[in-house]
Amino acid sequence: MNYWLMKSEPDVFGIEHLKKMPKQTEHWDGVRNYQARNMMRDDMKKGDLVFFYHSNTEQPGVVGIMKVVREAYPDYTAFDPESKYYDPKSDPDKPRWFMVDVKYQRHTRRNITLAELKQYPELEDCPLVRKGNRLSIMPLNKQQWDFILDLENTD
DNA sequence: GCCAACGTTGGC
DNA sequence: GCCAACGTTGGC
Repeated sequence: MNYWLMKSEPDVFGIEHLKKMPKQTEHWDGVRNYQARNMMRDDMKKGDLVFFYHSNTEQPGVVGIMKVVREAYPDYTAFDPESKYYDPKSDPDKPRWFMVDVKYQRHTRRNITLAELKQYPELEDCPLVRKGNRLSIMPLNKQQWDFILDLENTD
C-alpha cells in the first residue's frame, strides 16, 4: 500500500466537488506532467490512500483523504478538442496521458496548511515543502503520511 | 544534443 | 497580480 498527495485548485475541483460526485468518486484528469504521470500509471494502486491538497488558494494545504478505486487508464480528455486538457499528440491507440479514479474518504479535522508543514524537519525531504516544486502528484512514505495525519489533532 | 524562448504552476 | 522555478518545445 502506497501513500500519496495530489494537488488541485479548489476553484476548479476541490474536495467539496469530489464529495458531491455520484458515489463520491471522480476521475483525476488533466495530469500533463510526465513525472506525475509515471507515478500515477506505474505505482498508484487500488486501495492506496491520498491526501487531497488545495493549491493556488489563500491557505494551501491538506484538506482531506481519498482512496484510489481504479488504477490508471487513458485520460480521454486528451482526445477531446473541446477540452482544456486536449493534447493532439495523445493518440487513442497509444495514449500519452492517464488518470485514476479516486473516492472521497473524509475531510481532515482541519486544513493542515503548507505554512505549517514547512516548519517540520520530519517533512524536509518531501517535495511539497521544497521551493519551486510543481509536482502535482507525489509519493509520501508511511512516516510522512502518519506525521501529517497526526497534525490534524493539533491546533 | 544544446539551449533560448516560452508556457505553466503555484506561493505569496 | 507578480514572479521564481521549472518543464517543454523547437531551431540549430
